[in-house]
Amino acid sequence: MTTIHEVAQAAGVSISTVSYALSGKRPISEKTRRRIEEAALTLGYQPDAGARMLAGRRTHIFALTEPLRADTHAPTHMAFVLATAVAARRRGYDILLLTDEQTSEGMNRVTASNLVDAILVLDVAPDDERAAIARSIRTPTIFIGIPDDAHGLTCVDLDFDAAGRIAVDRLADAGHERLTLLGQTEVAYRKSNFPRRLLHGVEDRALERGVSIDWVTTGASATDAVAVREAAASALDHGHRAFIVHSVDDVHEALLSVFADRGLRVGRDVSVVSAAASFDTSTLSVPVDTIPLIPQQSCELAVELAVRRLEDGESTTGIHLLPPEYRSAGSIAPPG
Amino acid sequence: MTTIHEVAQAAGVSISTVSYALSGKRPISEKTRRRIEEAALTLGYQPDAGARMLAGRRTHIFALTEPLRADTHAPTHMAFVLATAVAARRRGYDILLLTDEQTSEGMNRVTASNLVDAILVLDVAPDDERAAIARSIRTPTIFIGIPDDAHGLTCVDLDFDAAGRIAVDRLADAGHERLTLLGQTEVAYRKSNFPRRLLHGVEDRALERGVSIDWVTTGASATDAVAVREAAASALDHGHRAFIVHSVDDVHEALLSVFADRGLRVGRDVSVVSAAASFDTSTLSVPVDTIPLIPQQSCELAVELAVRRLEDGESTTGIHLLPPEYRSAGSIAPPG
DNA sequence: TTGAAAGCGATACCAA
DNA sequence: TTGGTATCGCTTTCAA
Repeated sequence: MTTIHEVAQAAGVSISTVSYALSGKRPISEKTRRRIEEAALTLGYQPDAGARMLAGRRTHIFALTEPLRADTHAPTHMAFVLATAVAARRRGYDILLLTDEQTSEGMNRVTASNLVDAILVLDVAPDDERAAIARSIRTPTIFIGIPDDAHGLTCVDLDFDAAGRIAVDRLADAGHERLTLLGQTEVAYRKSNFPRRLLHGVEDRALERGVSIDWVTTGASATDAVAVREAAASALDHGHRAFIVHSVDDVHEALLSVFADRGLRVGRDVSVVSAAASFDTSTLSVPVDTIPLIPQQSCELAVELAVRRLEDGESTTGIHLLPPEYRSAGSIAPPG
Repeated sequence: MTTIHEVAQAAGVSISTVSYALSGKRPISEKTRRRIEEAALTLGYQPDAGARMLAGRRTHIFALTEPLRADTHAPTHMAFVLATAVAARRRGYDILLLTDEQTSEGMNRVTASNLVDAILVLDVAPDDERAAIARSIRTPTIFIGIPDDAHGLTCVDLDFDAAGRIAVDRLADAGHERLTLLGQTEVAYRKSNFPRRLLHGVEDRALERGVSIDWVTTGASATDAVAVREAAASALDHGHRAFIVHSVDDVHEALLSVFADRGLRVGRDVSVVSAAASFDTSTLSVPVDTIPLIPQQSCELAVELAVRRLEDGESTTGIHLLPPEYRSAGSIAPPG
């Protein structure tokens, strides 16, 4: 185990010079810095994590709390975890997992023991109990998602409201007056925050534009594809030709299969926009206009905020919304 | 931030007595111990993580490496991560995530910086590069899964070989002489280790019992359900009435739907065994005999081994196979 | 059964 | 531009 002393000795300097050279926290002459870096490299020096935490009161670890509920969409969730880990690592931070019951107990524990520099909160519920904890602890906490009461918190998320409005705008611009929103599962509208924000944006703008909205909740499992098909069929029978989909890939495919069955061509006979899909929509069997939910963006911003707060002392309190982006794929047509 | 000094003062003892009382590493009189525990509790004392790492040489953190490939089945993967985190936490350890490129770089880094006490390896590939790294570092490493060359490693896994043999036995016992194995995706047989072990067990025992095996690989996505249906239909047309399924829930349902379409009753007209399913098979539309793959079991054993190695100095090298368990649900019938 | 004190290996302050 | 060193909070040996 290489220590800072060995590096100092190899480079012929003091340990404080090594520390400063490696952290860049004070100017070091170019040639001694190079000697030190070389010594550190050849010796495979990595500062001892414990010593660094103790002396520097910085752990270079972020906690990630994720309450893995049964209805959590695993692929989406994994994408967020992965994106967070990658973003954190790029800034020199590791991710410590806090699951389930640990959420509240764990947040307090890692704070009390100075195990982490900041806490990132995933899968935020409207009445999330972690909001209160975040306010009560000194550890900087960043929410990826927005609870109903975000007072005093730092939150990051896609602007689902705006995404909903944009989707309506595009379809209304094309001349559609009756839209169908294939939404998430019913439970998602209670336990999650973003579905209702998208719904709100959709309803809001629909009212402004004078178009009607049919809101249909969907199932998440493959067996529910039947229900989606029925809902779509019914909408078509009622003359609806414009669809906003805010759901998992299976629901998209179920909808597209109904079109195919009826010989309806997307972008010609029917119009579809996929809003805030977290999966790769380019793998859909038919190209569909998309307002993508990019986990990387939210997670990177969250990490960025945590780092700014820690390293620059900047206050980050407030809600940070990422503007949605519209990706056209030719799936919108006039009502015909 | 409560320190050990404050606890010592509150309890009227020295800090070393507090340390020993809380760690239990040396006998403390009942009454002083109680005083100390009470003081620690009321003060909300949690030992400083950094100081503990530095002074002891134990971090109480496990690293978890997971190379999240594109073909990873997210729900299964999440179950393993969750099970590991829960098992670790129960023993007083936290989980640090090591993803992707970090796998090799990360394993070396956490070892060099003494960030973790042990490393748990998930999603093991046949030619896993982490095997070589595990051999080269001093940090105890436990594989959940078995690479082709497991020499010198500690591995934990379900005995897929035995699971395959049991499945064949049950069906052969019922009198079936022609079996169809609906397996995993093709890529899984190359990139993963366990599918081929199950296949091996099935083929092996089939040979011994003198029954024939048809091995069919499946897709994982919903769109591949069609292929599964065709394979099943073809098998039925050839007079096969016995199926072993080693795949995700969608494939199970696709198979069951073919039976339903033909009016074939599971456990009467056709026989089905689900082998090493990682999802909850009780949610299937029809009860099916199961040889479950229980992530909790593997993960708990892995954590248990790591702890034994760390705390008792016990050597754990070798392959630790969990015996499969057969759960009957009446889905096997004679060939009729 | 308990206490005193020597580290553990960094960081960062105070000097030079 | 660099060096010496107090310090972080705990674990553990050595004494009592």
